[in-house]
Amino acid sequence: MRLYNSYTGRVEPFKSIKENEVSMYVCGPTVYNHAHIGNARPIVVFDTLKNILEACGYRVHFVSNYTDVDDKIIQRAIETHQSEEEVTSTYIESYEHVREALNAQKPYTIKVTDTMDKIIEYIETMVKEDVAYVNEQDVYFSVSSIQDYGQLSNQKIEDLLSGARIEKNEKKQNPLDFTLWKATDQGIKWKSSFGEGRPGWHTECVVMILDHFKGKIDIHGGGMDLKFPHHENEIAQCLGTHHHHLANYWIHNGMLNIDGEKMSKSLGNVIWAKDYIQELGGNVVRWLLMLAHYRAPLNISEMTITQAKSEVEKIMTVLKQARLNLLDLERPTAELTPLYTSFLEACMDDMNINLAMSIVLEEVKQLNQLLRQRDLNISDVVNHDHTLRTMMSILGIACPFPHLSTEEVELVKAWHNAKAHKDFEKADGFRTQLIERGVLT
RNA sequence: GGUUCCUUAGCCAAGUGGUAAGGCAAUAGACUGCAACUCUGUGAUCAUCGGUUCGAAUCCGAUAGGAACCUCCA
Repeated sequence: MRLYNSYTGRVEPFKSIKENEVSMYVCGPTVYNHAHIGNARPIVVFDTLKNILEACGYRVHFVSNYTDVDDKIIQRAIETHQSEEEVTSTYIESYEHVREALNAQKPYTIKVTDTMDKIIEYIETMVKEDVAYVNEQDVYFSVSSIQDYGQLSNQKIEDLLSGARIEKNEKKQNPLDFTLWKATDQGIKWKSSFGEGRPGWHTECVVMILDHFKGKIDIHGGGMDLKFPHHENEIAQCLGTHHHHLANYWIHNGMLNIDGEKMSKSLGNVIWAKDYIQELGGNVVRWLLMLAHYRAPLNISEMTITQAKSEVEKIMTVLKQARLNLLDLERPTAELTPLYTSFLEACMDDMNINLAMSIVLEEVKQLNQLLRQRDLNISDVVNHDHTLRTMMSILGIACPFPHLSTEEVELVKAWHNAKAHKDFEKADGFRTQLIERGVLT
């Protein structure tokens, strides 16, 4: 497996800390609203990465979080006259519906509210270690206390300082210092030795990772926009307390555009993931999200939606056709075809999913050609069918081997039979029934 | 202003020094009782200019255009 590491800026061979095991953490959503289609991209990217690693024989420990403490959540709670907990539970549920619809396996998830004791404890440790300081009731991380702040985003401290838009905050010793704890008078708050307040959002991920994995992890993922400052600050905190970079591989997915434009409320082009899923189905949405390399920007347009629909439909069709030829085999044993090797190699090359998809389509073509032959080689069909299904399971496209009832099997046979005897009226009747049952398209 | 990245046919894209995969859309055929499905054929010299090289989409430089981050954001 080779992966692009944002930290070094290079594609590197992947080597896990523990043999045959991978620890992976991905920054989860701030649950103040439904997931938009852009939020769905990391779900797909990192679920696919997990599938690929598993196909390579690794056991993957995948952890993610819900940020359920945030100003936007408090804002939302006030606006809708709900408690913060009511707001977050609604959107956590909504997010999980999206994840499920996209055929992504749920990672082990952690909520900030359930980790508060450890977060407070960790902030106290940072103060003790002198990498953070208290000013009145707020706590800040001191960027100058560690060496080489800005390594991940490759920013020099001077350049960051000269950036025009750094806001002035009198309480900070250095404008780049970031908030670890802030006293609040509004919304949900917790007690700590610094006073009542709530944590800044850069600390939670570090605490969850160190607490769950007890040390450095293999892969830390998230959106490109989290690279700075969020991930940079995670690294800074971990350097300050544990003297390592928290993760060996930093993986970032690219952003998403709609018709060439960035999604934003002001442009009015925000698309909720759930709406796309309802309209197109989870499989098509997932395929659509894989149409561009995970690090590249992905543009969604009418054309790309059409492409995704056509390709997914083509795959589903051939699998149904194959199924009709495997009537008497409920659970056929099968071997993978040589294309599988190419497929997996593409996946392992920094997730070259687009190349992998083209191999899928080649497999589809081969299976189609096979199915058109007069003398069907059943074991070939079984093997190609199995290979295609295996590829799809790695890509996270759901296509279960459909179970046909005895009745349905008889119907198919009757349909074939009627056609063979050129009794087309009867055959059409059977066909209609089979279409109604979803056996045929 | 700083950092990073991108530019391959109408669209999505593979390709990392040896004369451009695949798919979508379009179009022409074949198959078929009909329909659907499927299969086959048809298109680009790789933003522009210059350099390195026997040879470049692939390396270097410049130009043009575009994007992301530096601020909450996947």
